[in-house]
Amino acid sequence: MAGLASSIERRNGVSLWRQIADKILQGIAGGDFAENAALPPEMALAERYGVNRHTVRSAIAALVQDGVLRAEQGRGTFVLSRKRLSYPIGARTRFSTGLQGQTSERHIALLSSATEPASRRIAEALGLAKGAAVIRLETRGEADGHPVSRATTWFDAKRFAGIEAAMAETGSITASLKRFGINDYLRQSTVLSARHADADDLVAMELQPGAIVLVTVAVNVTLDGQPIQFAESRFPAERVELRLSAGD
Amino acid sequence: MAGLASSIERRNGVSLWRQIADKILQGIAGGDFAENAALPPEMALAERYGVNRHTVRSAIAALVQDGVLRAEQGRGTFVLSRKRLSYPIGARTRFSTGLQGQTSERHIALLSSATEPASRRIAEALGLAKGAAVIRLETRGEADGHPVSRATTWFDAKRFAGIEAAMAETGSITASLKRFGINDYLRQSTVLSARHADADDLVAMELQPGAIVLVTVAVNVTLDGQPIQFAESRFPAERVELRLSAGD
DNA sequence: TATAGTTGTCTATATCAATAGACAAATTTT
DNA sequence: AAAATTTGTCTATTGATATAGACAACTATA
Repeated sequence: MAGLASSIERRNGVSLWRQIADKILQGIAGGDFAENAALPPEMALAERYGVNRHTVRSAIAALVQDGVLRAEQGRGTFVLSRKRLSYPIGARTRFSTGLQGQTSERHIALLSSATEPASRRIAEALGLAKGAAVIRLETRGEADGHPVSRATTWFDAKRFAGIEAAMAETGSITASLKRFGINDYLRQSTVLSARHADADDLVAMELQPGAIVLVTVAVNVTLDGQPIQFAESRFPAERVELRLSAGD
Repeated sequence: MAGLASSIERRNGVSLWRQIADKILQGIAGGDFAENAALPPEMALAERYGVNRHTVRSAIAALVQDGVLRAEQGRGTFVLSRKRLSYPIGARTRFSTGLQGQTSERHIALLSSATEPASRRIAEALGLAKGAAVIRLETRGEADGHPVSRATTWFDAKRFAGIEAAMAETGSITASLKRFGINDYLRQSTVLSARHADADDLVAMELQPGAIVLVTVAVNVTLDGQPIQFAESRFPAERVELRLSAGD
């Protein structure tokens, strides 16, 4: 699709080798190369992008370092295919249910938790007074042992006292909320954006520096419209795409 | 929110000045700086990010060039605030309807059109045979004279012969489809991803090199489920966020 | 008016990024 | 076995990136 013959920009603060590495990743995710297929030779890539062979080699070296490619002297450079997860989002989306069939194992790991006063934004979203105590959870979503998301979520500390323990134990938001008498909930709103991953997310999701993350900011509510959870989730764009179902 | 004290990565192919420029943009979009507010002095920013003052100056120079900031010798550097558009997407979203109240003028400009054989992906999405003729439209969405999106859309050439003329004339997909007897349609599926903007999109949307775009790939269908349109849209992440309504 | 704070400009230096060319090492093809 | 193809390594050169320090120009404040 887009980016067939799309070229490379110079002098923009992003090095050529990184741009080319991004293009190769994009190609892999977009299905330009089959599983275990050989990349075009370095000279061919250099010609295609109008750069020196050594620049292409820098890009490939970075991807080899990240475990995306494997280079073999005399034979070629091969794709270690990691296809992108397609993550459904909608009113009833849960972390684990949507990924059925795509992965064999998934859960949410609790990285840290804290109780803090609510900022104005969070207080408004949760229907609390500004400065009211809220519990903040820092979590990482994992599928088949690979990190696929990083989230920061806030709950009313009074109503959900001890939810961090439930999360650590069950590895599931849905299961944790059940302990507080909430058997079903809906996504009231979701706002989507994208940016470069910050240093913390790079570490938590084992990303290459400069990686792009999709960001969702969502409010979950009970069936009668009571807000219970405010969450900002980050998904690495190279590993995950978000899918909106029609009538969800 | 995220990225309060988040630091800067070195030797990753993205120059420090661009990373800092991105952070400042993020801060503006995230509301860290009020309208027309002064940025912290260069020395303060240099300390915060652990870089030399000249590096901060490079970042600021790029943003001044892009019209995001205004620097005044002896006084400070000021934000020329451009708040982000919130773009709703859902089953019934139309380009113009969703932005009501946020902008005064919006339309879609037709940049170019072509008739070509359908790739496998597009043929499948539109329910055509591979290689069947399809019309490709390259369009740009504009709000208040500013480009806010760039899209590539495909239609069955047989059924929608001449739709490029209708688009050029009406500046609206919805109005154009009306001429072919389609008064209503739904978004069957939407897939979201993010990447760096390619060279063409940089020019078309007047973006700074290295900008991030949100990408949606959607199939629109008639009310009885017949696919009529396949579209890939790109939104600059610095100007646009995507909003999912609950029951849409 | 004097002082402090801020942006603008200049010189200098070290490292990274990119280009260029040559050849070695390994593999596949002829 | 020989030739062609492809990745790996080396040297060298140029321009962009980043750091460092000094001082000028301008603004606001004491």
